[in-house]
This record gives sequence, C-alpha cells and structure tokens, in this order.
Amino acid sequence: MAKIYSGKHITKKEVVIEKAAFLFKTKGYSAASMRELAVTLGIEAPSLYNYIGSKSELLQTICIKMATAFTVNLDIVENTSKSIVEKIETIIRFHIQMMMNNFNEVFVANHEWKHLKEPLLSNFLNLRRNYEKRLMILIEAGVEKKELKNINPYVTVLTILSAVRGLEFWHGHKKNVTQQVLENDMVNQLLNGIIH
Amino acid sequence: MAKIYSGKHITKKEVVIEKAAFLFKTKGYSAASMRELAVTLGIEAPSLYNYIGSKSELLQTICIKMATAFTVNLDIVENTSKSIVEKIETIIRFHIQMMMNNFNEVFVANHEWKHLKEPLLSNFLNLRRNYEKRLMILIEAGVEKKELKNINPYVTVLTILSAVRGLEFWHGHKKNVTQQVLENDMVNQLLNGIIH
DNA sequence: TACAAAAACTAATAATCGTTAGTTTTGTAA
DNA sequence: TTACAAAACTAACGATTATTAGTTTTTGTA
Repeated sequence: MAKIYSGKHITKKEVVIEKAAFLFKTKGYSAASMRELAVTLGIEAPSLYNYIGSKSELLQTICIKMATAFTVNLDIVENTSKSIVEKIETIIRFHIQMMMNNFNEVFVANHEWKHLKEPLLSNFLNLRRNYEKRLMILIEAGVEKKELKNINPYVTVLTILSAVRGLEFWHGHKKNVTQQVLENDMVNQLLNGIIH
Repeated sequence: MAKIYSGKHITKKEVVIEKAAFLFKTKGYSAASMRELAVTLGIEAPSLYNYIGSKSELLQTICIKMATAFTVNLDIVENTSKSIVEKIETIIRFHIQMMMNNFNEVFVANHEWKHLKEPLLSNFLNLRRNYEKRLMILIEAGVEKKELKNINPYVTVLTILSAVRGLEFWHGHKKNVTQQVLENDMVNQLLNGIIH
C-alpha cells in the first residue's frame, strides 16, 4: 500500500480533495484538469480514480462540506442565550475565521458551485437559501427588540455575507493588516458604520 | 451584408460581446464554448471570427471596458467639491448602478479576470490595484478631517467593494427589495452601521 | 516467504475544444 | 445587371479533456 501522503490521521482521499480545492480555486473548476491535479500528487491521472469517483464528485464534496459547516455553526449560535447583536457578531467572526482556516474550500464553494450537477446543484442552493433565511429572521428579531435599526433584513444579510466573502482579496495582501485588526474593524464597520 | 442584429447604432461586434458577457457569466469563461456563443447569435462558430479575433479577446474587451468605466468615474468624483463622505456615497451608488445596468459585464470582470492572458492580466490587476489605492487615500483623508472614524482604510475599502459586489446575488431576488431601498439601505449600513 | 489487496502504471477511447482554410451565399452600390 | 466585399457556410485540424480497461508494481500481513 503505497501512501501518497501520511500525516495526522488524514486519509488519502482527503489529500486529493485538499489539493483539488487548491487547484479549483487557482484555475477554476472547468480549467483545472485531472492530469494537473495528479501532478500535484505525484501520480498519473488515472490513478486518481482509485480514490475518487469523478471530477465532479470532488466539487460536490467540497461544496456540501462547506455549506454544512456554516449551517452547523448557525445551529449552535441560535441555541445560545446571547443577544441578537452578539449572535450576529459571532456569526460574522465565524465566517472570517472559516475564510482564514479553510480558504481554498470556502473559495471553491463560493465561486464554483455553478458547475455542480443536478440534483446536487439544487441541494446546495437550498442549503444556502435556508441559511440566508435564518439570518434574515435573526435580523428581524433584532429590529423587533430595538437592538437594531429599522433596516431591511435582506439587504443587511446580503451586505454582511458579501463583505465577509470579500476577504478572499485580503488573502493576497496579508502584509497590510493583521487578522485581528481585520476581524475587529470589519465587524465594527458592519455593525457601527464608519461615519464619526 | 447580412446583419445578425440591427438596432440603436450598435455594431455587430458589440452584439457578440454582449452575448459573450451573458454566456461567460452564466457558464464561466472556460466552460463557455464558441459553438454555444454562435448558437445564441444564430450563426455557426467559425462565422464569429468575422467579427472577433479570438475567444480571449472577448474576455479582454469586457474586463478592460469595466475597469476603465470605474476609473473614469473615480476621476470625475475626485474632482468635485463634495465632502469625503459624499464622495464615498457617490462612488458606492455608482457601483450599485453599474451592477444594475451592466450586470453581465461587471460580473464577468469580477469573476473571470483570472483567465486573462499576459500581459493583459497584469494590466487589469494594475488598474484594479490603483483604483483600490485611490479609494484608500480618500478614506485616509476622511479620517484626517474627522469625517470618518479612525478605522483601517484597507479594511474599509475591502468591505465597501465586497458588499457592493455582492449585489450579484440580489439580481436573482429582485422581488424582495426595490432598487431604491436596496441602494439606500446598503449605503446606510456601510456608512452608519446597523446597531441602534 | 507467500499471498492478497491496494495503488500505481500504460494505452486507448470518444467527446469537445478553439481555430483555420477554402467556398458559397448574401447584400449593397455602381 | 454586374461587381465586389461582407458574412455566412462546410470540413477539418490538432490539442486536450475525463474516463475506462487491463496490467504491473508496491505494500502490509499472515
């Protein structure tokens, strides 16, 4: 049993997924070839099929894994006794941390989901829609309790998710700002604005 | 001279670019085929080359056109006598309007630029970097004049641009919110925050 | 050391890609 | 009506794609 990689209980299939995420992020799903993926693993392309079923299965795994991670976190946050504002802040910080620690996979889920095949495409979009809906309900509750201004919940969710998603650009400019400053300032701008 | 389309002084090449932008947005640059583009124009693929030089030329045209549009707008805003906050608001609103009126092309420039070939890739990235830098200088001036809080200019620019970019998701949910509400609420959240 | 399974390989498939060459059709202007 | 150019066509190219089949090598275990 030749191992292409060995370390910290990680299965070989997981290594393939990891490298695939990097490749899909870098070149885009369609432009990324199985031959190129194989090279990064030091094997020939057909050998990949000892670990995976198909190229699109790789994309599926990545996308569903990320969607599930965010959903699970939301489950947890919803069941805490924090204030609405604190809950929102917690969620924003989770997004930022996911962006830091699972950059490639988050990026792929954000950018390449459109290449998913049915029925997984619908599956993924449903997960995302439900997630957004639950965030909107949270915002609405905040408005009701006067914790938040009387703003449109949809626009608010859209703005928050988009801003956080934009951290993909920061990834190339880490020198400019530390992660702590970034996290705090972004949370601050989204919750408190920038005007003095 | 058979015309594939005729209307409002638009050249045939411009129609090709328009349809290409839609296709690149929908399927992604790599997954979009010239044969498919040709079908949307009612011609065969080789006939496209009567109007354009190559597939990648189409992407180039779209990306540079958008980058230039934003730069030109910034030139104009910088030379007005508005306050810093007003300038930022004007820029945000321009981004939102571009997202509305040139959705396909803005989307492509935002998502598919990585498939540009050198030296146009560097060219495009330079335009974008310069744009961001000028926005940062604007923010810094705002902090200096005490118009803005003492926030990190880089994070602020990142947050604003990302939030505005996220309007691509709104495009599929127009029913939920009118453009006016969206524009006002987003400007408001970015400048004033959401906390009461 | 022998055996079985895991994991690599080579060779080849059918499909699709952007693009070129060469030819025919179409439309306009003289 | 004739002539020319624009714009369409068909046929085909070489390259690349994901994937399969079949075979050999490697590896862990008995």
